[in-house]
Amino acid sequence: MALLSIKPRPCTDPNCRGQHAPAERVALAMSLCDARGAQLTKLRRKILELLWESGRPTGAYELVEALKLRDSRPVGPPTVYRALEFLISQGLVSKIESRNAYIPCAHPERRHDCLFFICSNCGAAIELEDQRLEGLISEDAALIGFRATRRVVEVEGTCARCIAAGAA
Amino acid sequence: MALLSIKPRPCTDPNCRGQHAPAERVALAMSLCDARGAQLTKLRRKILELLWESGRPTGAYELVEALKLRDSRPVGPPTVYRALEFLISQGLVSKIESRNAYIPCAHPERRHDCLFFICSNCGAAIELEDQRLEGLISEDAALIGFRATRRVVEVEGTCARCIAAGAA
DNA sequence: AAATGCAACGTTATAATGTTGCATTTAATC
DNA sequence: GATTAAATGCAACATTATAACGTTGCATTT
Repeated sequence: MALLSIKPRPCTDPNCRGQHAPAERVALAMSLCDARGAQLTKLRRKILELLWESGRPTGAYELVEALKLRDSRPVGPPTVYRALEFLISQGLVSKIESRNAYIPCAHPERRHDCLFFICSNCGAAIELEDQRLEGLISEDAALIGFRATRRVVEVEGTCARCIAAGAA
Repeated sequence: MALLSIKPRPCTDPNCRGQHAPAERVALAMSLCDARGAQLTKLRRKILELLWESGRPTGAYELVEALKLRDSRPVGPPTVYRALEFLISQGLVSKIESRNAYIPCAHPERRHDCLFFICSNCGAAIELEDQRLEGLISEDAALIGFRATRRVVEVEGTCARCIAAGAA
């Protein structure tokens, strides 16, 4: 496929802020799924592309609308939710629980739970990775004998850009 | 009021797991609101009581149902949501974002964001406080110039009791 | 090629969660 | 008691998510 001709480059920078070109990210997703024997179908890929292009956490129904505009063939909510479920299961997308919205994951090649900073002003979300945070949570879990399977860490506030632009 | 005759005792144990009697917690809530000039009305108090009695994160519509059974007068969703909004604003209740459910806060007398461990098996949530975690998040926020206003930390998994009971 | 199996996708309806706007009641203040 | 702000009641609505059932397309077997 054409998109596979773009060389996927796993990013190894733990301080990376996820500034990668959408096309590059989609290509990486394809190569990852290929390696795993998972099917990143046309629809799933399109949804992943839309998420990358959106640049902020996007609701499932926004995706339904976006697909209507983009394609002749409209899709229903269940279809979008199923695609999201797949993308999440592959670590390609995360759900922002505090917003009921979905965001592509900058580093699907690494197995990790992300830390999200979500701007109340502009709606943008910044993804970060912090091993120490995961360690601390594991420690607290151990303290109460809890076996953790998923970590949700979401911080709401104002992003640097909006602070600079004078947004309270 | 009768409930105020129960002496509220702010708990100062940072490792406390929140094992306090519901009545004691409600009494503390009343004294806190009183001191702040906030009105913990009958309805709001009843909802707080229901949350304490429930023992696990409880949905808004479950509260609507519970109030129907408990009282002659049924209340609608907006009423419950508004009461929850008040309780949250006073730090008496937290929303568990990953469940769309609400849980009373064990230590409303301290200003802090909580860390929740939610059991996928039994639905119980354990509230913890970890200053170090808040510190790390602040540090990461500073790194990207983000001004945080709210922290959501929710860990899904299996609680000690369910592990002991043989639940996978 | 016909039959079979299976994963993904489509369609309709509905459940679950949350909000708006306005009328009414309650309760704090004068 | 009159005034006024806050809280509550209520109907309709908006948003998010899933259930239930059916279809399509492709791979494998017969």
